[in-house]
Amino acid sequence: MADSPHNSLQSPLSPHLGVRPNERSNDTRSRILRAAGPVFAARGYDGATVREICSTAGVNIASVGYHFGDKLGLYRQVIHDLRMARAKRFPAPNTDLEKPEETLQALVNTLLARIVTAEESAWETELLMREMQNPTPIFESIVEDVFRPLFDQLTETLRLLVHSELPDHTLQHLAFSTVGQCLYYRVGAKAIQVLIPDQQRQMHYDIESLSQHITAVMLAACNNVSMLQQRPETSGS
Amino acid sequence: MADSPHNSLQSPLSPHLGVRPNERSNDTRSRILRAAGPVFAARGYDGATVREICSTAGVNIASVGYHFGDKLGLYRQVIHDLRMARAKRFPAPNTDLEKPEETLQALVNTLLARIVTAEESAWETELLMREMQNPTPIFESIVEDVFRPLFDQLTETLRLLVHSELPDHTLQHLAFSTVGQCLYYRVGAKAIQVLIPDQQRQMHYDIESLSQHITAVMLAACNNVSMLQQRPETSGS
DNA sequence: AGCTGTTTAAAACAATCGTTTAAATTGAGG
DNA sequence: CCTCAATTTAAACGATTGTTTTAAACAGCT
Repeated sequence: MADSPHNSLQSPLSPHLGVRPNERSNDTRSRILRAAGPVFAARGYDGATVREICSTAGVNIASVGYHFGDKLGLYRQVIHDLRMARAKRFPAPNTDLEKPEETLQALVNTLLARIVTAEESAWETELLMREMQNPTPIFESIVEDVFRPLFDQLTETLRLLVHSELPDHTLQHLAFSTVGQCLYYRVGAKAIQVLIPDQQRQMHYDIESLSQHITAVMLAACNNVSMLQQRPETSGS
Repeated sequence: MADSPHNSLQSPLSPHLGVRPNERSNDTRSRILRAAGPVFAARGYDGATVREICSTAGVNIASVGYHFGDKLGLYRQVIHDLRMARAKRFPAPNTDLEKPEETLQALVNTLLARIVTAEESAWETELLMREMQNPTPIFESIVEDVFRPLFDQLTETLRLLVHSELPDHTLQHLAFSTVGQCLYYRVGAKAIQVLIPDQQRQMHYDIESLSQHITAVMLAACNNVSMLQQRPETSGS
């Protein structure tokens, strides 16, 4: 009997083989992984079919069972590889600058670049978005590894920007305001496509313009901290 | 032969029957409609099964084919009823006030109330969110009827708030910033649940606090319009 | 070559989907 | 009671899903 080789999560970089790691390997396993990402992103985990993945990969249907155990095993590996690739492609900007304004600008830029990129790797963001709405068992670890670091960095940067002391939850609200504005250009993309005419959209909705706008909004909010303080309910008592 | 009675979209209010319209009718058609909404919201259009809908409704599987033609016909009717119900429950605040600050506050409040409500009708928002990520053929009409009016009202309110003249696209960006901040507390809700401890979340993440914060951010941005102007690229030419 | 463990191929599996069919039931009018 | 149309029922249909099975092809070794 041939044991299946799907022990655990495995890096796609075969460290000691002759083929250069950056070169796209062409064995069955790699071809499945390359095909699975976009299909999972386009159809969702449930909607994606093993048959379509294997068809676009040009391999047999039984291969996914052999290499990854089952559909969920393949999905786990796709997410695993995705996180590795993202960490290398979008390194978090360092925060040790003395100019928090520039750190904020860089963070917003990174966030938007990750989110609204129309590159070949657009399926990665689509997949993460689907995880947020339809969490699979992997969701929590994704949040801790991907979202938490950026969220913490954002909160600390904002703490430097407001010159007075603010309670933690207000800084968190500010961080969510920043993330929310960025994320909307992905979440609401299909709605924006209906609301804003094509021509206008192509002129003013590039990453550069959007990140500049969002940064300006947040800087304005930070400079007016007085408005952010909860006004105590002025009830008659 | 018994012709199927699924001519076109039909209002759930039977205008001339003895039963009071507000009273929940108990015929097969109504029971299917009441059961379908939450199921569609929880599983998505594709994920929802006619069998589960009919099972929770306590009716036969063939009933949906008889009363609505097919699954999509049922979905259309669910969306139709949803829009009617929302229009009555969340009337858009009137904008003829002379105090645009209060209009903005009211708009944000309405938006957040629609979005993060945990009421019995939470499935309605869930369904609209799913339409934004996985649009069905009905999506465009939803945007025009539901999103466009609120978006226009928001843009005009912001135009009154910035005291100088700004180009249209900047006002649109401001409107999207507002909507984006609100929407994030739904889109990112599952992520927030992981990022923020339960206790802190229950204290500072009610509709009141959030809408006050978002309104403050946007007012600060409007009062600092100078930062919103695109700084022309200071290239040498 | 010949053997052995690994990988792929094609087909079949049971389960579940949306939809359809044909008979049973209901209820009102004659 | 009979008739007839509207509605509900139970069963089945064909299609598609994830997964498994069985045999064939391949690669590495002595």
